[in-house]
Amino acid sequence: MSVNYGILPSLIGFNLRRTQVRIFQAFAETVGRFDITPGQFGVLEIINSNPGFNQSELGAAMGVDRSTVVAVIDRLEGRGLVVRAPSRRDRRSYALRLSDTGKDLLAKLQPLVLEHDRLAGQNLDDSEVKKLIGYLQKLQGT
Amino acid sequence: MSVNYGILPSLIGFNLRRTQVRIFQAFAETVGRFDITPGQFGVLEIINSNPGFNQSELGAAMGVDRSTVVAVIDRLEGRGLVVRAPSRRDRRSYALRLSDTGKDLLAKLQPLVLEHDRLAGQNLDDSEVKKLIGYLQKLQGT
DNA sequence: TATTGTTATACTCTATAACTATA
DNA sequence: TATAGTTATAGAGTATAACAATA
Repeated sequence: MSVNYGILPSLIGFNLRRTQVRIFQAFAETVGRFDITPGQFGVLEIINSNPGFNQSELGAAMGVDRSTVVAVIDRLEGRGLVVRAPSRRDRRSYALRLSDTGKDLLAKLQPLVLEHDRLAGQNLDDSEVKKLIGYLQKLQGT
Repeated sequence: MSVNYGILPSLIGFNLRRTQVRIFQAFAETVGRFDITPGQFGVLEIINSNPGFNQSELGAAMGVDRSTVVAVIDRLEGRGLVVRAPSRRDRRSYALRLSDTGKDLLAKLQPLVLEHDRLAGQNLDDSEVKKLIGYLQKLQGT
C-alpha cells in the first residue's frame, strides 16, 4: 500500500518525531528488558551525576513541571532505585540520590544504552553522527 | 544552576528527544492557536493526501494501532473536521475524508506549519537542514 | 478464518490549580 | 510572600484483548 504523506516529509518536526519513535522502540526491545524507559534512564543518569538535587531542580534539568516529577520518583523509589533523603539545608525538600541497587542497575544500563545508541546510528558513519548531534544541539539553542 | 548530564549529551536518542520536545512546544505556541497538535496536523495531512483511506490504513501510515485511531478520529469528527463516510467496497470500514471545514482549516494550517518549521530550523542554513533531514531519514531506515 | 471498527481497560507522560509545610 | 512537595484532576497518546459485523 503506497501512502502519500503530503508536506510532512519536508518538515524537520515530522522527521524528528518519526526517528525518535523508532529509536525508542529499539530502546524498549533492548534496554527495556530491565523495565526502564528512556526517560527513566535519563532521570537515573541525572540524579547520579548531580547527587543532592531536589525534585524541583531535577524537573528543571529535565524540562518538566515539578508535579510531574512526583510520580516519576514515586515509581523509581517504589522499585528501590532512588532514595528521598531529608535535606539538611531545607526541610521542605528532599535530597535525591541513587540507592546501592540503583547504582548497580545504572552501571549495568550504561553500556547497554551506549550500545543501543550505537546500533541506532549504524546507518551513519562516525562523522555523520557527530554532525547530526551538532545540528540537533543547534536546534535546541545549545 | 549548572547541571551535569552524564553520558546523555553523547546519545542520539537523548538529543533527538530534547530537540523534538522543544519544537513541539514552539508548534503549540504558533499552530496551537487552532487547537491542533502536531499529531493531529499529521492526520489531517495524511487523510487529505489519501482520501478514502480507512482507519486501519491510516493507523498503518502513522505507525499506531487501529484502536488508537478510533479516539483520534472521534475527536476530529466531533469537531467537524473529518467525515466517516460509508465505504462502498467494504461495509465493515469507513472511507475517511476531510469535511469542507477540515479542508479550509488544513489550507490555513499548511503555511503556518511550514513557517513554524522554518523558524525551528533557523539556527541551520538550508544545506544543513537538508543534511539533517537526510540523516534522520537514514536513521528511520528510509 | 481473517479483518474492520469498537469498547473496556490500563499505563505513561504531561500540565494546572490548590493545599501544607517551611522559608 | 514565596517556594517545595503533594494531591486531585484532566487530557493526549499509546497498547492489548475481546466482541459484533462483515469479508
